[in-house]
Amino acid sequence: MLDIKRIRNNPDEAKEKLATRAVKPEEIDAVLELDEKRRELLQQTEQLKGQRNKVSDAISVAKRNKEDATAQITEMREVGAQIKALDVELAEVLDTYTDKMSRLPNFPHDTDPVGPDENYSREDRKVGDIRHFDFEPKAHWEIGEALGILDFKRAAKVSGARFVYYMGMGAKLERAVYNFMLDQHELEGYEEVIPPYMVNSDSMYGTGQFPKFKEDVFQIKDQDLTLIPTAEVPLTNYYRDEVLPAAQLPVYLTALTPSFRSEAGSAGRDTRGLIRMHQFNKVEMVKYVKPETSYDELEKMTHNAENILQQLKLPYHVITLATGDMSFTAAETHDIEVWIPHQETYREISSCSNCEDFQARRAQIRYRDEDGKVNLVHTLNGSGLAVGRTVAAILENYQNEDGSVTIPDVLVPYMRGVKKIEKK
RNA sequence: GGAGAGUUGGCAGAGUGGUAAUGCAACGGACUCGAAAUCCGUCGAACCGCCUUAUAAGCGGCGCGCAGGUUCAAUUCCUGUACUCUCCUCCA
Repeated sequence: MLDIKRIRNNPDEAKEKLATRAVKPEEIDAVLELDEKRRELLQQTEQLKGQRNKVSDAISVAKRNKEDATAQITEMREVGAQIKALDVELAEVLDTYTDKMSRLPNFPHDTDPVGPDENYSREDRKVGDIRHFDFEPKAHWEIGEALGILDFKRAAKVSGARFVYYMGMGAKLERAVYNFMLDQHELEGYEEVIPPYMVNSDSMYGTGQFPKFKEDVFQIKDQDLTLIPTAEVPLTNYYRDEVLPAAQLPVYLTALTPSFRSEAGSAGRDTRGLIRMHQFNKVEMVKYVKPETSYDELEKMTHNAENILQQLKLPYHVITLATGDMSFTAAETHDIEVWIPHQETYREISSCSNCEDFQARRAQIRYRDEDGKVNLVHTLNGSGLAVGRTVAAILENYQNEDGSVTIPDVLVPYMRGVKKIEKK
């Protein structure tokens, strides 16, 4: 949620910034108009409530003195009716106002590249050497199925498209990857968490998935529970509606969880393999920080994600997303894309975002600074990393001509010494 | 799934139609070389509106889990609902 005072005091700035995120200026005008109406009604009803409070006191005194208060009571009956009518009107205005406000995306940071889509994103750095193959590299699903470690067919029978069974060494590899990631993040100061995998609507609202992105998630029938689309939701809502002592900041949390996504609207894209699933494992990093440090913290978090790829010796590049390509809550996002040989392209494996106070305002996550003043924290989240896509990248980048896959050195201890996955 | 109890400030905890007790903590001051103890004083944190260039102050609203209702007036009465706890039942 944006700060209405900032929009009110500087509507042109708001229109300009949000125009880069496909928000029409009329939408800002509509919000401002509703805000105006809201405050107008608020003043009217508050004035009447003040009057009612005063006269109610007088009635109370009169009753105590056994005097007649019929006149005032009659008068207040009328005032009460007016208040009720105004409050109904106010509630209606407030409803549309809040709904419109909660659908406006975050302001982009001034340094973000401006543009409507991914073609305008900025490549910040390229890291690692792309391997030259003496043979035609296979797609990871071919490799995985041939080795008997990925079973999409039976997953389709049991669950449907976009699900997978990891079998044997495949399951072991997945587990090695996320255990390695969690251990790394622990060394970097993150506290490991196992959160709930289902959350209520207040939480989904707090991190910005609701109300706008309801169709992207799986919900439990007849209950206010949603399967988390990312661990960002339970991790960031952990301190929802709380005021943290300044000394507690920054807070670093990390968690391995499955992520559940309906992938509505992505029919036909990445239909094969591990890239786009309804359920996938992801190690997530979340930070709660003081506003003045949040961009430094974003750089650190991005490096924490990069470190995993560097240790796995997987080539990648880091891009800063264009304003039009960023997710709803982000002010700045660094995507890390890993090299996928079969597709001869980089694919997203991590997304690290600074949401500034956008989520904190929705979720009311604040801290008490040294002067005793209460401020909104800044929240950050980033994948460190998407586990399934990491496995896909390992299978493809580490494949051998005979169909076997070499295990990256840092994972060998996590594989209990196994250095290569070969056909049984 | 069944029965019962509860939800009030940072914490503890009264209040059962008419200004939300009290204690602890916190903050300011006195005492002190300094601190502790003691004494005096302040204090419903946050939120919203008005005022203000802005902040503070000031004024007002709001505020007793949440949402409705009754009433001149609701922490208090009524309805619904969420959550917590206890017992029973079930269960990894």
